[in-house]
Amino acid sequence: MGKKMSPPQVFADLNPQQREAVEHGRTSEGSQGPLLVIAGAGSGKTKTLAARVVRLVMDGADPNRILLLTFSRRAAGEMEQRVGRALHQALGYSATQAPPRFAWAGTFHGVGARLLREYAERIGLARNFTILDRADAEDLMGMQRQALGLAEKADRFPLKASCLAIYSRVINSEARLDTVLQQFYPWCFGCLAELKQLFRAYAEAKQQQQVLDYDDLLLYWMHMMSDPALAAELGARFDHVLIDEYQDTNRLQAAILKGLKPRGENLTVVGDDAQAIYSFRAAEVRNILDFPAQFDPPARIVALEQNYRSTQPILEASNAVIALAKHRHEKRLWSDKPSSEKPRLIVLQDESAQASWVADEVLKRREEGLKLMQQAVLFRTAAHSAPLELELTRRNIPFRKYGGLKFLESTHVKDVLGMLRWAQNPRGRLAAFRVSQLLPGFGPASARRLLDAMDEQAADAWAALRDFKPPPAAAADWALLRELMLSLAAQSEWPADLERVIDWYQPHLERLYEDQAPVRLADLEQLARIAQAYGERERFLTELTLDPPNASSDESGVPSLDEDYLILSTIHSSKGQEWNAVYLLNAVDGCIPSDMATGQTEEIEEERRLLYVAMTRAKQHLAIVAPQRYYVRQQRRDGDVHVYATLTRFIPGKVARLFEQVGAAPRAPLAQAAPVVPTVDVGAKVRSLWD
DNA sequence: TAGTTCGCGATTTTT
DNA sequence: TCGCGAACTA
Repeated sequence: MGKKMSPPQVFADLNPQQREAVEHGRTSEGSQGPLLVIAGAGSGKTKTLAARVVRLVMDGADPNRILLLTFSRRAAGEMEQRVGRALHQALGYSATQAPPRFAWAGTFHGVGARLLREYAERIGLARNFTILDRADAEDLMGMQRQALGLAEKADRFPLKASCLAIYSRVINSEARLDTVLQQFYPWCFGCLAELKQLFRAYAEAKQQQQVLDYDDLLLYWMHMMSDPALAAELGARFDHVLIDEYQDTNRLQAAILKGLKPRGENLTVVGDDAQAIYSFRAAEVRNILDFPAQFDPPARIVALEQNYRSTQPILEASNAVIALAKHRHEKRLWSDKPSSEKPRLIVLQDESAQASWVADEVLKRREEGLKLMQQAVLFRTAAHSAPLELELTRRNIPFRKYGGLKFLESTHVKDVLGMLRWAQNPRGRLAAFRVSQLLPGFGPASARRLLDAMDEQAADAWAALRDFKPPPAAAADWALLRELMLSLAAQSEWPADLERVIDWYQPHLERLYEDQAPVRLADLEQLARIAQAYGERERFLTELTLDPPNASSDESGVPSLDEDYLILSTIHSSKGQEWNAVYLLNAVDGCIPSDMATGQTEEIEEERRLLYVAMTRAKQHLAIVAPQRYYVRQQRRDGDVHVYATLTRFIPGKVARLFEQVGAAPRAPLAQAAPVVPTVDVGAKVRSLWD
């Protein structure tokens, strides 16, 4: 280790508040009290957190005993990089030396999965448990729903997706089922008893099959902390605990934290209540608001209010938007970056005008020397970017989309992963149920028979495969599947396992999808490329579930790393990021706020914060676009195709004055609005043939 | 018991 | 439009 201590760059240009956060607890001997950093958008939060970590390490903390939790995988990666770089410099390492590794940096779910695997035996958990992603969890819920006969009830029972959403909220908010139903799903209240029964069956099924869903990763961890001995042991493993985006944690996560550091010693949480946008995942803003008072003496609070990201006019407009929020922590961000350029509010006729306007602007900025990667287009819902994607493809503008469709959820990818999951965990009925039915002639009844046979072989589930009598029609295909499966189960060779599965799957793919097969095969090849980055099968499966890639072959090609590309992102996925130029699509009522978020003021307030988050991503140029008409996808057959929209309610007149208003075109004349009335009813004529 | 077809209904954001 | 479930057919 180089001993030369160059003056650490990370500490050089901290403002007084940032410095306070970095230095907190330094003077006192031994442990330090809890610290809450309220960090406004763009206030140098990541930098401050990184500097604090560097400071801790330089004062002697062991990087392997620092727990660094962030909300998203993306944020985790960035944090690790920032800290690594800063530490590298601060410790005076040579260019060839790798920065110290932080073994315990990641998301709550990711770290939870690792801890659970490590402590599995001690909490009665199988060490080879597999993790269900949401789609898998829904399927498993669906199976129980079916098995209990809830599917064929006369008065309609909630769909599997709703069941899982309800279940998940109960778990994450540590609330009672009846409370959750009353508050969020009043129309399901009548099914209280059945839901309870269903959730019990679901929980039992998971345990029997040795699978955990996302919520279990937190739930088991929390329960692990309720054992005093284990809690003490775990707490002692980490000298320091730092948590980012604390406003988006839920009660379960707060409980875990409380178990790790009951007195808040060496605990730092960072967040901003104005950016709380995950209440649909049972996030509790109260976690951050009530944090200081949980401890005695209460946590120290440091507020970072200088914004280093945006120009003043952008910040003023953002402040005006959030100032209209119902309850909020008083806080006003300021910036010393003057600019004569106001953010722009662009009203256009429809979404296709919006798409071409944005494409034009993006190209114009690039002409001015702004790389595509320095520009981002944000939207509330993944589908909102569809017309723009079309336009970008047409003009050959490369882009990459974050949020929305996941290629892990496509059937063919799930089939292949199902094979691997089954090999990994023979008790996982879901994978086996899915995979076995790929064989022609092998339906649900045979699949169930197979699963039961495997269950009966308590000692070696695979033994059941050898004796199983498949339906005659499937005999030949069955033999192939059986041999492959037994071989995969007996020994894993990575990534060769995946290649073998794809080879086996290819004929099925061609049979099932015919002309679509090549596209889907390309996805599988992509999967194989991803697989190479992992050392072993188990890691691949776990991390893929926790950190799903967002690349899919139906984007306009996956851009290579050195290539320049435009960022398209949902507002949720844009969190913590910043770009020089930001364009926000569909800033109209019905999109923001989403018309899904009707009624309750709390939901509407969250949509307001969402707009705020979007606006504060911009450094120099911000354009908010509002098409007067937008296309409503997935509607009833005879419904209007378009909906007439008004500018989002979060930008009322007096806020709008902070924008430069462009193309405030008069409302489209009514004549254009009226649906075309058919002059000939061809349908009636055709039908009358049969009168 | 398997495979196919048809009609119906839902519809965001993410670990 | 898409996926699911129920009814139908072989």
